[in-house]
Amino acid sequence: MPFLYDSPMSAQDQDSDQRILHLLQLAAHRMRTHSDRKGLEAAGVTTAQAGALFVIAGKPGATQKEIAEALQQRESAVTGMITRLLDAKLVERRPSATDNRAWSLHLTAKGGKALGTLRLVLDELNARINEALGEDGVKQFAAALRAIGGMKL
Amino acid sequence: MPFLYDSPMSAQDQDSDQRILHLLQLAAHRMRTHSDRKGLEAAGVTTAQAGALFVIAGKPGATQKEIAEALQQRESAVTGMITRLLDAKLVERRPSATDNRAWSLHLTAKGGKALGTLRLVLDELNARINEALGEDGVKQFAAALRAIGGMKL
DNA sequence: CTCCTTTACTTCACTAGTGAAGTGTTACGC
DNA sequence: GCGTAACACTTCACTAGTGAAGTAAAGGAG
Repeated sequence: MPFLYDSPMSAQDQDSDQRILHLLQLAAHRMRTHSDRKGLEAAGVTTAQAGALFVIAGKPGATQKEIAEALQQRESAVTGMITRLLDAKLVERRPSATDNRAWSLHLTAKGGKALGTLRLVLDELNARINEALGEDGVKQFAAALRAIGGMKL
Repeated sequence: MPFLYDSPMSAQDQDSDQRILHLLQLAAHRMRTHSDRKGLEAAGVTTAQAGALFVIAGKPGATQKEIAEALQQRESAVTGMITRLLDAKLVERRPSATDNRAWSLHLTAKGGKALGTLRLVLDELNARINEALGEDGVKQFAAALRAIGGMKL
C-alpha cells in the first residue's frame, strides 16, 4: 500500500510539531528541575533563587526593579522571590538611601556561601552541556538563544 | 591601559555565568509568556494546556500517565492540568475500557477547535524563530535541544 | 508650591509545576 | 487462588510565575 508512504508525517509527528518551541520548553524544564534538585541538596537553594542571588552578588544594593529587569520578570514575581530569600536569611534589605520607594538588597554571609556552592553545581552542569554539544556547538547554541532573547515580539 | 583587555570578563559577566543554563531559561521563559498571551487571546488556551491537547489529539484515548511521559512531567501535574481542561470543556474523559485505574482522554469539539487556532499561533511564532535563526541555524538549534533532552543526568 | 503623572513596590487570584504520601487496581510468583 | 508489589491516579503543601489593581513616594510643568 504505497499511499502509506506518501504521508510520512503521521498524526503524532505533526502534532508534536509545536517544533522548536516545544523542544525549547522541554529542554529548559528538564535542566531546571535537575538543577533545582542538585541546588537544593547542595545549598538548599533553587535555580530561580540562584538567579536572584547572582544578580544581587553582581550588583550589591540592587533594587527589586533591577532584579526584575535582569531576570526578565514582573516586579510582583520579585516581591515573592525576595520574601522567600529574606525568610531563608540569604538576603537582607535596607531602605534605599536615595529613594524612599525602593529597597537596597544585599547578600548575607549565608547567601554568599550558598552562592559559592551553587556556582559549583551550575558549573558542573554547564560542563556537561559543553561536553554534550562540543566547543563549537555550545557557541552556536548560545548565539541562537541570544538571538531568540533578542527577537522582537 | 592594556590590562583592561586582559580580563574582559568583568564581575557581572562571571556572575551571569550560569551561562548556557541561564540563557536557556531566559529564552524559554520569554517564548512561553509570549505564546501564553497570544494563545489566550486567540484561543483562550495557554502554552502548557496546548501541550496536553496536542498529546491527546495525537493519541485519542491517552491516559494521564502517557501525557505525563510525553510532557516529561509528574502525574500530579497532569491531574491538575486535566482538571482545568475538563473545567474548560476542552477535554472529556471516560473510564478506560481495559484498566479501571486509568482514564481515557479525548478532545471535545471545542478542544479540537481551540487546537486548530493554537496551531496557527504556534506556527507563526515558529516561523519567526526560523526567520531569526535561518534554515541551518534552526536545524542546529533543534539538534542541540534534542542533545540536551537526551543527556543522561 | 501644587497638581499630575510616573515609578517602586505590594497584594490578590490564578496557572503550572515538584515531591511526598495516600487510595484503590492490577499483575505476579508461588 | 492469594498475598504482595507495581501501578494509575489523587491530594497536599510548597515554589514560581503572570497580570491587574492599589499605595505611596518622586519628579516635572505651570
